[in-house]
Amino acid sequence: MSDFFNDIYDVVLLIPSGKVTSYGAIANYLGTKGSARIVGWAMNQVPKNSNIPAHRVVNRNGCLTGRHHFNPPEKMQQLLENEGIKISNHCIENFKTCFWDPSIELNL
DNA sequence: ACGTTGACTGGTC
DNA sequence: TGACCAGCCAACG
Repeated sequence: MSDFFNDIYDVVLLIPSGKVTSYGAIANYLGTKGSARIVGWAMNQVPKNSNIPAHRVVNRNGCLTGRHHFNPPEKMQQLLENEGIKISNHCIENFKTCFWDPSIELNL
């Protein structure tokens, strides 16, 4: 487990309920802008027993691209809707509204 | 050690 | 508007 993953998990855990962020935002917060793919890998490698809200992490379009990695996949959208986030066609409607940028919110 | 893939992003065509 | 390329890092065969 690289420190990178640890940092990613830490940031994801800091995402407040009802908010979402993007892979690029996390990567940017960690200082590795081009490493957005690593964030996706981290989500894929996230332990099931962990309380990491991976459902709050979406791509830059606000689409639930990683929903297929959930169990069941529809659970991701369900969780987001449960937090007050509007989902349409597996994409966040008010993505810009509920977007949570760690590099800004954490005032880094 | 090397090549491929992956829940990405930004830019160009 | 949709498709493709390059960049980035880590894991896997």
